[in-house]
Amino acid sequence: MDRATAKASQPPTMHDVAALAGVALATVSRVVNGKPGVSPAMQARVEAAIERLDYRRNVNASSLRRLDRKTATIGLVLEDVANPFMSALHRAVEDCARERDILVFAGSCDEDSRREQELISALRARRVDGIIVVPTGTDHSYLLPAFRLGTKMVFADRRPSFLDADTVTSDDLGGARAAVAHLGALGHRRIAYLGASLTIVTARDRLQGYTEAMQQLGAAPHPSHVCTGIVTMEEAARAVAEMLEGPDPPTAILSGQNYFTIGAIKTLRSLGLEHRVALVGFDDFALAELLDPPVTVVAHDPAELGRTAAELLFRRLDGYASPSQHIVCPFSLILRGSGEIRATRP
Amino acid sequence: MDRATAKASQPPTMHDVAALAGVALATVSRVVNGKPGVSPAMQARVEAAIERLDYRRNVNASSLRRLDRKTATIGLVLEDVANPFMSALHRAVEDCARERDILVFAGSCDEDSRREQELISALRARRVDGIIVVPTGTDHSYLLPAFRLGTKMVFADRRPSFLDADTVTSDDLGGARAAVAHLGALGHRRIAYLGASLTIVTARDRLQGYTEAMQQLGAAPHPSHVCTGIVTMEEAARAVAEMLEGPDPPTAILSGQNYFTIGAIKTLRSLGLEHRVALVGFDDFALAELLDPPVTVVAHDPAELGRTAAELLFRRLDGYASPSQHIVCPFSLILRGSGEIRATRP
DNA sequence: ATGAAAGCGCTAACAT
DNA sequence: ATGTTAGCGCTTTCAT
Repeated sequence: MDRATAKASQPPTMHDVAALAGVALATVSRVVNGKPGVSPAMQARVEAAIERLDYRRNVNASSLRRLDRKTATIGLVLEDVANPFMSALHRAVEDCARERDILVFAGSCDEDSRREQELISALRARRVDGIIVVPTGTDHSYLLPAFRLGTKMVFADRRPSFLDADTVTSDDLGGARAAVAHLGALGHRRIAYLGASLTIVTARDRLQGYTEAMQQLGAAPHPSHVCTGIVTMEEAARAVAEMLEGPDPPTAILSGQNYFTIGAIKTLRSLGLEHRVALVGFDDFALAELLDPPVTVVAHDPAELGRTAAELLFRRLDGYASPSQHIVCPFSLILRGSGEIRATRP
Repeated sequence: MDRATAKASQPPTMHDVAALAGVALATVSRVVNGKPGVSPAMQARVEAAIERLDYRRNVNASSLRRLDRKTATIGLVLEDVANPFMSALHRAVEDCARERDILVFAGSCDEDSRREQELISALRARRVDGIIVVPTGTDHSYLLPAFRLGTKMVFADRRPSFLDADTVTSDDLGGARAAVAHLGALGHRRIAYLGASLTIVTARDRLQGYTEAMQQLGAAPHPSHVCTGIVTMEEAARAVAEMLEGPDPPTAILSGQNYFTIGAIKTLRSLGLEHRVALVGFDDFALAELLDPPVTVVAHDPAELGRTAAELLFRRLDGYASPSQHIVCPFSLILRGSGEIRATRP
């Protein structure tokens, strides 16, 4: 009784195929890998055996022995696979990977840098060919050894800190500047900013763009109008409520993240101010154009980020060696209504 | 010059660690795997070497030799990783997997059954411990050999065809029945149904629930009110326009999928009918409560589907052997407004 | 408690 | 054109 029929709960090996076809192991390997030098008759016999056994080559064992050591596998480290922005990026990466028969490990960090380290460590242990990371935290120098040991990495959406590596990011600075300038042109000077923790580099960039553009408008931001360190939608909603019910309410709001924008909308509605206070949000979101008023946003294209990062990574895997590249994707200001509300007389 | 320093672009092996620590390979293996029978002094020496080399065990090589053959890896085959329903399911699976230090391969099929086969084949080639599948297509008997060869699979959200396997699904039949009964209680009899291709089992179930409940209402559906085979949001929007502009317009609409619901809303708005024609949608979606009118939905909890499927899969991986289980998760009808519009006099 | 050696499924180099 | 063999990084068994 041979392995193939005896242990029905173990996948067949190349050895089983060779035995069934009555050929040597190497011949099976040649057929499986499409290598030349196999007679049509042999090939047919081997293929029949493969078919009969439902044989599938063990890619892990194969990569162990192959010279290029490739596992045909990459890792994708996101903030959260269920965040629409992140999952759109994920899908773009998957589509690029599929063209090359590469499978994608995906994982979420929730802005927790320890989780990021664990995930990357687990990916390295599985010898992924490369990793695309949306980085969290304030120090990525811990990845230096990994780099030197040949792990290819590309950072997407955000730049890593204390590490020189390929990045594909959005123009956050420019986006914030453009949004503030747009509001300024409509007469707004009391413009509030809602931002995430300043440990996140995009949040810093957006705040800086906001600050610079406010200066340009000759409008020093009121201290109570700059709120950072927000994490949840609810916190954003509360922050907006405090500003609007305070002594010096803003006439416009720039929201630094899609969930914050929703929080702001909820508060504006509950105060009946959605048609009186202007709102521009960072990152586009589904149904933004179906709300009342439709929401004006600074949109970054997550699919473009993902595709560009994947292409860069694959070029690196193909041996492309050059100093780190830093690609910045453009933003677009989508005017839908909420951001075109004019300033009320103070 | 030893490997560890010579080839800076190759990850260190257990052999390198053993050499640096001056111990045998087996001792390093014992330390790495936390096996007993290693003196504290040895252990410290090995750990120091591991630290210095930034060594990470090659899980692929390890699983090759280990008796249980586990790769600590599972596959997740979705309709689309970027679909919010699917990505919520994905996240729940990831959270369960993380507790067990298992990594998740995720992939999208776009309702293409050939793509499903390719993906599952690629996952099997990487010897994943198990696969969670949101199945597509009308015949899954092709998976029988995989089953017999020991690949553990659990089907989520939909049942597979011609295959006896574990499933975790939603109560689509009951959900459709409840939605129609709800609309019927508000006086509606001319209720339209928008559904996906009947090759998708959930679409069949929903249609059947709709049909049964209509019968119960004593209201034979008008042929032009039953539209199936819809794929995109735009098609749904067009279908609704045709119904409403036709000779016998419906007074209420049951939409069989989240994107179709959005399409329906767009048409209703463009015709100014969003407060006159009732709408109930299958699957909840973000911002449904912020639209005007807020959208009533039959909600299934994707996270519950994902968690339940993952738990079932892991139990199978732990050796749990019993006939296939079929878990059905309950729905909830969330009344928000759009579904509570009363029937207009015909 | 530690080491030596066999072998997991496969590819690549070397035979024939 | 086909077969034989060594060895990828690791775990396990057996020996010490």
